Parts: sequence; C-alpha cells; structure tokens
Amino acid sequence: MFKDLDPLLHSQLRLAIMSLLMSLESAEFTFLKEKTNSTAGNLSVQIDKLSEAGYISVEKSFKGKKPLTTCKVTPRGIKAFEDYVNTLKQYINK
Amino acid sequence: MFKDLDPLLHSQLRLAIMSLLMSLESAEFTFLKEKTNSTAGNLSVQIDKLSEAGYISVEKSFKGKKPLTTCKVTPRGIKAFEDYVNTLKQYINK
DNA sequence: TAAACTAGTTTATATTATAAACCAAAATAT
DNA sequence: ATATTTTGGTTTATAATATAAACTAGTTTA
Repeated sequence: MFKDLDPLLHSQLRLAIMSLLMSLESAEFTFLKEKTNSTAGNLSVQIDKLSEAGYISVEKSFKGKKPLTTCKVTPRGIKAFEDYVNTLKQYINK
Repeated sequence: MFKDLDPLLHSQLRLAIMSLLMSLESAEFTFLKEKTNSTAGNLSVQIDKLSEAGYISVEKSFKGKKPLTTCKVTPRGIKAFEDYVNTLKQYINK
C-alpha cells in the first residue's frame, strides 16, 4: 500500500537543498545556507550525505581567495527526487 | 523561503496513519497495522504521539472479548495534515 | 597586530524511529 | 484439564538522525 519514502530525501533540510538544486544549474554553499536558513554545520553534513549518495556533485574551488563550494544535482539525484515526489503522492493525495 | 514541515507529520509511519484516517471515518489498530505494514510496537508509539498532539482521538473498547483500539482524525488533525501538504508543496513543486 | 569575519568541517548531543521484549487474555491443540 | 499459540496490544532498549556547538584555516578590517 505505502511504498517506502527514500530516507535520504525525507529530511527537511536535504529536501530543501534538493528542491533548490532541481531548479538551478548549480548553487553555492552560502546561497544554500541563506535560502534554507540552516546553520553551516548542518548544511555541511547534509550536503555530504547527498553527495555520498550520488544525488549531488560537489566542487570545491576558490572565489578570489575564499573557499567556494558549488553543488549540482546529478541525474541520479533527479531520478531519486522524482521518485520521492511520486511516492509521496500516495501519502498526501486523498 | 521554506516553511518548516510539522515534524509530527514528517515521519513515514505517522504520515501513513494520518493519510489513511483522512479518508476513513475511523480505523482499528489491526487495520492500520496491516495497511501500513508496521510492527505493533512502532504503531502503538506513533498512535500515542498523534493522539497526544490532538491530531487523532483514540478509543479503547472490546470487540467481543478482544481489546479494540479505534482511531479517528480530529479537526485539528485535519488542519495539520492540510497545512503539512501545503507546506510540502513548496518543497516539491520546483 | 589584534579582533572580527568568512566559509566552511568535525564532533558532541539531543531527538526520533524502530524493533525487541514483554504482558494479559483468549483461542487452540494435546 | 492444561500446555501452547495467537491476538492485540504496551513498554523499553537500541540504533539512526538531525542539529547545533565547537573548532579550523585563512582573510579582511580596525
């Protein structure tokens, strides 16, 4: 009856990160931090988890002299997000 | 940007329970257990939490000689569920 | 050159979900 | 009759998770 919800996406902050990345080419750490209203620590942890699952790719570089972390959703992440949304519909429609 | 998701509803099993109760007059413990595919222990705990939040009402009686736990969603529960769904849409509709 | 700020990471803690262990009564098998 | 299993749960222990606090390395500002 109820399919399992991907636990990696069924988390407020990770879902917010993925939601943003689904509609953007890429996003910087500081941008995600601001938009999700999260602490840097929490964001860092959740980005790692999404990255380890292969849902996003993370690139570390420099913007001038400051470190710059850039995130992009991967095809696998897009698939996972879409599956999650479809599964969720079982729970919330009707 | 992203409103907080009610943590009481943002839980697979509790969401499944509420989802079922939203479309039924009432439901028995054993029915919920079967439909949600949960263990009795887990279900018992989550029913308590929903009940303590006032999202559902729980009535304990007997069916013949066997104990019977019956659950119903409350108006407050309906409101919370609808709010949750609306908030969730911010996350999943691009 | 000390203080404060930026852009993070690591680690500790508090919360949560979950199943295992338990209980009382009833039904079933011996 | 009386063990034994099943039903319908509850309580408790454990494992997983989310989150913030503490920390780091370098940079800018006073």
